[in-house]
Amino acid sequence: MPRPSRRREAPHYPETADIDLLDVLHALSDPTRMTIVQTLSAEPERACGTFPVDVAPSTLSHHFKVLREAGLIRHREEANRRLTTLRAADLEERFPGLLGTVVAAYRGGGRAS
Amino acid sequence: MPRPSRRREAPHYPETADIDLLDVLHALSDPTRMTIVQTLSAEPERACGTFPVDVAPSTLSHHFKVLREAGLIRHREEANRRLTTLRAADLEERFPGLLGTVVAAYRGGGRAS
DNA sequence: ACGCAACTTCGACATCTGTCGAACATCCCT
DNA sequence: AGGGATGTTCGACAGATGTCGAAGTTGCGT
Repeated sequence: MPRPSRRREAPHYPETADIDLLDVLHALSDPTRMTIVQTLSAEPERACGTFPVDVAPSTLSHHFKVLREAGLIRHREEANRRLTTLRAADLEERFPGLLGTVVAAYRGGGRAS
Repeated sequence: MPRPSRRREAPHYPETADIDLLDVLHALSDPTRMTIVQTLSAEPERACGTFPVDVAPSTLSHHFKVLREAGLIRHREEANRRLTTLRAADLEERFPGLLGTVVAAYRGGGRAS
């Protein structure tokens, strides 16, 4: 019998206590994902399609998944779009100072000169 | 004419100003390399073969190369062994607070519970 | 109802990465 | 000189990763 199709699989997020540092560092080591996090650190919430990155929608979706599963972001449904937020408080609780330090390091010229 | 063979190719390290944040984060996102950095953060200097990791020598050598090229460590020749040191001061200059925060985060239970 | 907008899921594909064993290069010690 | 210790370099190889296009799902407007 045909199971009622859901919109999408409900994404599963790690609990704050289960956030793994190596996963976080790996998630942040990609330029596209770092840009997403940087943008989010300056703005509380943002729709998926509005980030200043230059990749195909499917690629972007993949990066969101990596960030979600690493515990860096959360998604909230609103109308027919998805709003992305940084799990800043959770990260601060789990790894005090980490996110701020990384964001500042990149903002201050993290790419090689 | 046979060029005088050197012991090894002199490894080239990035200048402090050229250290790339994404390279650093990527280098740190591997458990073996993170262990090396952790060990080094508690001890000033250490021979290559004495790190508490469980991989083949060739694999270890590969990880050292990644860490070197990311700007995280330096090697110093002594007798027939190589001493590894953390570029803590350089990193502090380039990305203030980063190394300390990451080391503390991992020490404090960075792996998922 | 129809079409459009916003994302995700699903292959496919090239590249990168971590791992190892074998072979090589140095240096010390006997 | 010979042998052992210490590391590096060189393939090889399986698995992960970033990227895309095509197709599918859901909700809003017209």
